[in-house]
Amino acid sequence: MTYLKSSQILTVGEVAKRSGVPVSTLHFYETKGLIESSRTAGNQRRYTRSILRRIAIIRIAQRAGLPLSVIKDYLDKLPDGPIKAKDWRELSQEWRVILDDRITSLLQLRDQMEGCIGCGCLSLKECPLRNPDDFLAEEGPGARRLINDRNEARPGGS
Amino acid sequence: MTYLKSSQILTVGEVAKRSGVPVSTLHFYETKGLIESSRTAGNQRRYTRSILRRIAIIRIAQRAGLPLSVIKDYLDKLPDGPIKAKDWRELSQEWRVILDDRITSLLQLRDQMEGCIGCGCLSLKECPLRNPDDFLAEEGPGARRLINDRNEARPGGS
DNA sequence: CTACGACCTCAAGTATGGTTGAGGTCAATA
DNA sequence: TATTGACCTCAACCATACTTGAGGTCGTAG
Repeated sequence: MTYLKSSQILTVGEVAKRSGVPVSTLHFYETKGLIESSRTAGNQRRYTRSILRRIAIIRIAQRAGLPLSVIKDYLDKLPDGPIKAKDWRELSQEWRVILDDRITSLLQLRDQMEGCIGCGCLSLKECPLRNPDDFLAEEGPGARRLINDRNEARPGGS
Repeated sequence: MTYLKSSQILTVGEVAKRSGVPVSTLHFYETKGLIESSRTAGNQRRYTRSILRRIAIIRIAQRAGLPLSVIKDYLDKLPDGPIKAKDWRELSQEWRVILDDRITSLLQLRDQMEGCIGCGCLSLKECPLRNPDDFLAEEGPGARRLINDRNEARPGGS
């Protein structure tokens, strides 16, 4: 049994150690439907090595700013079983677009702050930092914007 | 009174409209010590126009990824009263560094994903996406890393 | 076969950043 | 002066992403 366990079948503790993700988080991901496990007769979780890649991919997506709910949606579209290289390539291409958007908006913020060192952020109407999207009227009730790009593109999270 | 109110002294509703931040959020910021208000005899909040800049600066910091607690710490270091152009210049320089870090790590992630399209994220030991900082051993218990850069540098939230 | 570490579930707690609602007061206008 | 929208406080709630703890079981080494 030992040879089996150490080479192909992983306990939750082993997955935690190898992935760097705490056991509690693995439990949590399972309740959220991000990962699955088979169970022993005694109800303990058992994983194949492919779980490690899945977890790595989840963490990468989090770094890119995707909330778990969105990550789940992407993973749910994939065929069952281990994630294949091809699937990962496609995922990473889609996520790159999101990541690019995030980077772009941060670069824009940086440029605006740069420019704002001159303006001192004095001008309500002219400062691009105060009027990020140009079309946002100063009046107008519903004119709030999301800062939290977690929605669909981020999660403050990261 | 009306001329006063419309030009120099702002009610919370007016601040909300002009800043684009909901009244509930202004209350919330006040409980967190990020903004202050004077009160009328009837206990209603009144602001001077300088509150608008302060709020703008808070929102910019949030875009840059700073959690409110950190933003508060920065603002607390400033002298009382309206934020001056000079203070804002100094703040923005400090925040730019943080912003640059965030951008850098996202660019790095993007590059790694790029490279990983080739590797298919197959290699546990070689893939930089799976070993983000090079020195993280695969074993080793405490080797978890923060994904959430909200701490001190971000907050996903964002 | 017993001990002990690893595992199990489920509920509750933490932190961030707000929003919502109840119950009641203010203030400007008609 | 009466009305009515704007404001007030305080408690509770929402979502995200986990962690912690209680109470109890599994499984493997000795």
